[in-house]
Amino acid sequence: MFFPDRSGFTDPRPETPDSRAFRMRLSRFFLPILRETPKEAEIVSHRLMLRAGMMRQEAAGIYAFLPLGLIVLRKIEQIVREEQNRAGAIEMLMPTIQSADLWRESGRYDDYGKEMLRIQDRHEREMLFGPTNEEMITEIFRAYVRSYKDLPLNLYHIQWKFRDEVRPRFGLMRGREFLMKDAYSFDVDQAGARHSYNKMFVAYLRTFARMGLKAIPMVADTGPIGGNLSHEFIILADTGESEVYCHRDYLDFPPPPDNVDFDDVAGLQALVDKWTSLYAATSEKHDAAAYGKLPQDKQVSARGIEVGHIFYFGTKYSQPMKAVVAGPDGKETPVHMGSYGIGPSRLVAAIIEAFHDDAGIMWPEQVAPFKVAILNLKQGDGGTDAMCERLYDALTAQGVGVLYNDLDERPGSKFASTDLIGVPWQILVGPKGLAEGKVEVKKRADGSRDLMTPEDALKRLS
RNA sequence: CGGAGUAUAGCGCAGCCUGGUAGCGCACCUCGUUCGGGACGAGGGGGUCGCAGGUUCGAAUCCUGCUACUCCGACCA
Repeated sequence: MFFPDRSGFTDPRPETPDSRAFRMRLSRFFLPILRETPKEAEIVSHRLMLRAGMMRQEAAGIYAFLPLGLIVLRKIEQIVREEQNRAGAIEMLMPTIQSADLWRESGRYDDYGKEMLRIQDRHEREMLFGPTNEEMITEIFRAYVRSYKDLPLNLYHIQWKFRDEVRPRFGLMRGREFLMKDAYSFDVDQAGARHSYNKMFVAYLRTFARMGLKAIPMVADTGPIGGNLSHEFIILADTGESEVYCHRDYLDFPPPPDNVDFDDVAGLQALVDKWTSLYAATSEKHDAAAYGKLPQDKQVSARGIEVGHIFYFGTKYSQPMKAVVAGPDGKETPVHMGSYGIGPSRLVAAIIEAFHDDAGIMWPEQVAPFKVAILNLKQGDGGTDAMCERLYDALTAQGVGVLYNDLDERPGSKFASTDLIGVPWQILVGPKGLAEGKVEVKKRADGSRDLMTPEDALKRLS
């Protein structure tokens, strides 16, 4: 067996210029905006995703991602990927369909219940659409890894999962098919596993912070995954699904810096200790007495959305599935494992829940499908057309993602649909402004607008 | 899985009670007038009325069965 030296392994794939400077003319895009709200959509993210032409429901809890939705999904995925890589996890890709036999080894084939979608192939072999991959990754691990020298190891993939929820609802927030990043760590002992757990803990703090979210780790139930060390990462949003309680200071904790040393065992532990030192709990785990002891002005009671979940579960799978390594003493012991999930598809909805107003979505720049939208307020006018084209090319050259609304529509409709899809910056190009040699730059987040020269606009949006 | 409800044009809905050749608004197409916060006029296209059976001279409408979807609850990385 040959394993490359992974020391100093950092992100091998920075964001490509392509994805940053992705540009599109609306007249050539596929963006089916709905003017009216589909009646089945109850929560705001579901409504806005349908209206903004991001997705379409194909069956209960199953959605097609339309082009705009896919761009956002990919951006989220890429942030997740970069931070997993930074923390030393290694990407792979496992299939969606798994064999039932694998799940019989761990005993979960019977335990998982009706949430698992069971299917038969043409030979009547029992298969299933994977709701998670502990068994499969354990099978892969045990097939190749024999020695403690090959540890620690953390493998992850970003793949579609299916859980046959009794009652799918809330659009992507609680769908049956969903995209999940799941990482699996392997260590020779509990201390090593704890460090692997801490790496993911810190990577998660960075991941959500990069998306503009305040994510707070909360002690969690381990559910059917099992184990005894587990945190949920909850983001705060007024329309969140569950009640959460926490110490206000969490909201001001800075995220771990770019250069955090993931191999510094004590340093990471200190970071994790800091982020778990204060009170934080979901309603299921809420301890009213402990919460009540916080100073009044430090008590935060809010709505939250779970966007990540990490577990340490020891030898729960390695034991029955015989994933063992030889230690320095030559004795074989089952490896200590953990698993770490983030739902990119759920995050699309969660981010909308956190960032929207009555007019539509307000994407944080890091995950916005485009950074800038150019609105030609008088399509067909020589002056505005030429200025829009110039800005379109210049922004692209600057590496800025841009959507050019070149439709022959009235200004009002362009304002409304651009606000709806939530592009962070809008450049309004109309005859009025051009008469003074100016364009207007509007910030979606606060609605502020500034009249400025095209040169200043390009500078502002670089 | 318990309870409630819905299904008629791409979206939102009316028509059903009281059976008689399927309608409205938005969207779409054409023409004209408009054009800095979802314009106006005229003309036009588009629907096996969820599916199957039954009653009837005749069913979107009445009856039976099925399916899909939504909401409340229980459940839930």
